[in-house]
Amino acid sequence: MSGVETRELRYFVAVAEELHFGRAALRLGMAQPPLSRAIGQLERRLGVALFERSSRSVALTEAGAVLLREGRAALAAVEAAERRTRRAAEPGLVLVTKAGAAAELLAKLLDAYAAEPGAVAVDVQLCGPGEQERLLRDGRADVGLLHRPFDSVAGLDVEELHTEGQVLVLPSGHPLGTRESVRMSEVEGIDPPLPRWPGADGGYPDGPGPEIHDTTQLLQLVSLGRACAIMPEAVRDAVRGGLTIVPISDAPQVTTVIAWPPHSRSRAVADLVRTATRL
Amino acid sequence: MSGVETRELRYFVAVAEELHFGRAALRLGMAQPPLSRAIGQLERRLGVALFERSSRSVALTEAGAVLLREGRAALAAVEAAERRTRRAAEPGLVLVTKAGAAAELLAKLLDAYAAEPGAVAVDVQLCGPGEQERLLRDGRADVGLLHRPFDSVAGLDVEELHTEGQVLVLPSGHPLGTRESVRMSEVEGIDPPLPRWPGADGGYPDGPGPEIHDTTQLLQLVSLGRACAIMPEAVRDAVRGGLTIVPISDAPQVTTVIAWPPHSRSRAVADLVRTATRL
DNA sequence: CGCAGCGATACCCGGTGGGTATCGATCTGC
DNA sequence: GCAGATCGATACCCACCGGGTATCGCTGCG
Repeated sequence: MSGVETRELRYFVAVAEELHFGRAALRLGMAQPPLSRAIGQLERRLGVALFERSSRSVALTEAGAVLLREGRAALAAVEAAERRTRRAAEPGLVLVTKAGAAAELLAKLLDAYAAEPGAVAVDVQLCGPGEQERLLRDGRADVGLLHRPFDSVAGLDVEELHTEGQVLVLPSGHPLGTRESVRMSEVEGIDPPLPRWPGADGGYPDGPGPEIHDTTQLLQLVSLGRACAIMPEAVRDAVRGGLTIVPISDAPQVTTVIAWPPHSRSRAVADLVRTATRL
Repeated sequence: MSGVETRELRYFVAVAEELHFGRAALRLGMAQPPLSRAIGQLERRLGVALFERSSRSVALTEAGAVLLREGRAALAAVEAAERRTRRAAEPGLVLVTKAGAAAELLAKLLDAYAAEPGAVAVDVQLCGPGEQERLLRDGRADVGLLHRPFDSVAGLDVEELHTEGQVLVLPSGHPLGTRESVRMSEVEGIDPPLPRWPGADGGYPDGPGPEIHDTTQLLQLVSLGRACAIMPEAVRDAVRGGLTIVPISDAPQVTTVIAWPPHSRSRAVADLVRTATRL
């Protein structure tokens, strides 16, 4: 049996990403020769060629591509283990939610949980969409409020909290603002346009509409007449002035869920989840 | 900014499982002092106490329990990466399925895939229920035929192939054998009893009924009059003599799916999956 | 109270991870 | 077409650290 070390994986990932031993070594804060040697050892140990070197260029073999994918996942798992262990030692929970979303629910939850016997401090972390899942998976957060179907909950344990319809948020004076309700087909290509949210990779899709990363920013753009928005009904509470809200009759229902990493029901997380489901 | 090594995780898991430095060292094939030191280093690096040592006994702290769970997962991920990389280099696929199940479908699939251009060798591995998922997750298999809802497909990508009802398989001459169909409520507590399948941990639940680990074994026990069985309709084809089959009107539908580790659609796996969905 | 069990400490050694110097091959520009 | 630049591999060296042995210190037990 062999036993690949995480150091080797880190080296390999660096080279595979840079496709250049010199730059990879720089990034790793080491010299190039030991890096070459380490990769060579890894290849010998696995009995597999990971790179095709032509003394002018470096390319991944098929096996190398597999190890890049799998190795990143393995490193993430190791780092998650590390972080979760560190944080298990210090009291307190980290809860993540999208900035500006579910504010009402969150406030009620925190109040109710704080009143529970044995409640610990809850550190609320706001972040952009898509980021929560990452924080939960890599051990930086213990529990999160997500919104299906926008956030993927694959690989997380969840408990449903609340389901609601969606509304169209318009600048005041917009022609659709007088309508009782609208349909999704009427919203396509609306002017001003819908915003673009960042994808899982942090990049933005192409298209019209401003690039957005949180809800308050979006509402501000709407009130400036630069965007429209499709949002859960609960935004009614967050809306100040200068905005018009119209229900969308056929938008998919959005469900707020509380999610946590699988098999990690610590006492505190379990309490918080129970509190949430009883709200 | 630290970097836990897999070696350290292996050491930690050994000690956490044995709760005894001496035995753990023995299991790891090393002496006790360097093991003690390694654990100490790990604790210092994490800044967290993992064990409560009282010079007479060793116990996990809460953080230690977290690291045991997470560390096992991380080690599994590293080993999976290793195996998948090794196997990516050699051609051929490993397909797992429950022994004795889906024989018909499997034969058709293998034939059809072999006729595809660019088909590679497929190594079929039969194993007990629950084991397939493990083989898929830890990188020993590329693709599997599973049966929902019996097999958990969490964390795997799947494509549905076939859905069917379930039937009751009885020894010939059994009183229920003359019925057109039966209901689940009639099957509870049936005599001879239903068998017990091993759980995810390899252990068997309590209760009456023989302990079983594959389908052919089960059918044999039924024909000997020692058990009854609830199985997908497709067993009709596998049945020889001495058995009676009665449809169960209200049993949950069972779906045969083809499953593979997420993000691992190599050319060969993709071809096989496509072939399967076109059957 | 003395002994046995067990983890921690002290100390030593060899392997190996990392560094520098250099080679050899290939691409580039004059 | 040759000189220089670029880049990975090789050769060699050193220091650190992972692992070993000897021993200590604590503790529960007969």
